[in-house]
Amino acid sequence: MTVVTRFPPSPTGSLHIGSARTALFNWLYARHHAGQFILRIEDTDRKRSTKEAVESIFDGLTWLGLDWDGDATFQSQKIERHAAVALDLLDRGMAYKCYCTPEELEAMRAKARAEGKPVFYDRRWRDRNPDDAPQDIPFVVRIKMPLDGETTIQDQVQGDVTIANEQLDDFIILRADGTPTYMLSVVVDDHDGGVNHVIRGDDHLNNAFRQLQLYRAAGWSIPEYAHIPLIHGADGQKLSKRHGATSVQEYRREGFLPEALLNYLLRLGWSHGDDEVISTDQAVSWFDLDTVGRAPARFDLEKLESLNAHYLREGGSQTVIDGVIACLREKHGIIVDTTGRQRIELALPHLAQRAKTLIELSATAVFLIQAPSFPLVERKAQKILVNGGIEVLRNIQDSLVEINAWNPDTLEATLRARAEELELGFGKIAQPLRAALCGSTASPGIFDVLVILDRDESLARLQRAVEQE
RNA sequence: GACCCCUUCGUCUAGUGGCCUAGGACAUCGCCCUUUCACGGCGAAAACACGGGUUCGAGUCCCGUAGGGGUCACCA
Repeated sequence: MTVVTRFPPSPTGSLHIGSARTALFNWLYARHHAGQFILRIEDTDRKRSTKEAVESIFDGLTWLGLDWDGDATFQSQKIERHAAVALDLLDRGMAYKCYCTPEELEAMRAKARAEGKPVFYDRRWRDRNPDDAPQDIPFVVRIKMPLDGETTIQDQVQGDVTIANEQLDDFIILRADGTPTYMLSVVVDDHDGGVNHVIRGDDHLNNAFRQLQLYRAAGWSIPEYAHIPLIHGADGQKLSKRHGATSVQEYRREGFLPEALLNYLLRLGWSHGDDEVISTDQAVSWFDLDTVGRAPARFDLEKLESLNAHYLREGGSQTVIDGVIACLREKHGIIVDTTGRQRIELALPHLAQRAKTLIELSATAVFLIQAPSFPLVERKAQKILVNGGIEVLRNIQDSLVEINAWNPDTLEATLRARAEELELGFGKIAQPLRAALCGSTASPGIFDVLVILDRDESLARLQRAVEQE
């Protein structure tokens, strides 16, 4: 049997980080078993669904590299099929018409709540004679749930979970306006789509019992279930806006790499021994449901950052360079030319050790493109120059100008020799030089900077630093 | 409130009855490296929620308590 998993987001906002993890687990499971991963947009809530949200979901998944098989489907296009299933259930006596008004239902719920009983519909129309039915009043269709006994779900993550059937109410499958409800639509779509593994957040665990009965009523085979724990914010509460970024796009904008986000999300609730850095390929071959934990995990930005820093260092690819260039343009208004790009390529291995995100990385790359202007804006750096730094620079300028073999070794030999002649600690030379070339007190190693900037640019910057009053 | 789920360092986790004096990672602290900031290396501090069982032996199994979470729509 081919494994078929699905990711069914409702397009009411941009791709949520928690949804992304659900998508990842489904994707991984399908890929691991050489199965299919399908994407279904659950847009039956017309009022809240937007086109932008659909785009955001496609965009987010694509960015993460979570590719789906076939075209995405839209639930709203299947409502006739869903309604037909409901009517069929009605014909076969598995469901019935209910004429209660919303007000009646609310009163019912209030009463149940007050009595400490399960809050639900009291089935008053379940066995009522159809002849009693009021004419010309809209009805909803409710499914008949078993009245006694119990139902157990064999969940791949949660284990066997059993519930008393009296906890299950005759929920609505077809609204008064003839449209299907979510509970019906998912089941029909999953069945029609051949979905045989349902991996989703454990906020759906309770729904599984209801859906299971629907499968039975329809006479369809029941999928394997795996309810994975939710991600919580740092305070242990459900992850929401007030915890900062919640959409994958926001993480992208803040300079995170997709592989870092994927790796982080994967480790939230899933483990493979002591492994921490796991590539997507490894994840595909290792992933399985039995190593998914059952406790909710808190989102820890610092760990994500550390993973991101790792991928920034290891990656060193063209994508990272493109990312830096894009950041430079967006955040600093800097357009990078060919020379600039070359410098960034040369500097990347050095810069990457000093950044946790693309944003930070690009901030440290600014000096490569934009020469510092004097006096320096960074106060500490300017202080170094003013407090004797310029004198030191004047003293080493000639030695630098004389160097033709502009490479790290020669540069180092020359500058260290000069430091000794001047009886200065090497830092006394390096820091003013750094301030002059980078406009900052922190940068890659000074010889690397000299080489990356190249001879002409380095000497020009040095000259300008020396000339200032 | 009812029902369901969960509980190992601050956080993510390893652990499937003896290999646990409880391991790793992030964060924290210290030392080393050093031209700055980093990276890196070494080291430290830091956890089995509590109470009962079962067992020769429990972080691992069972029960209870406490705490946390989720669900209770003509939303998905």
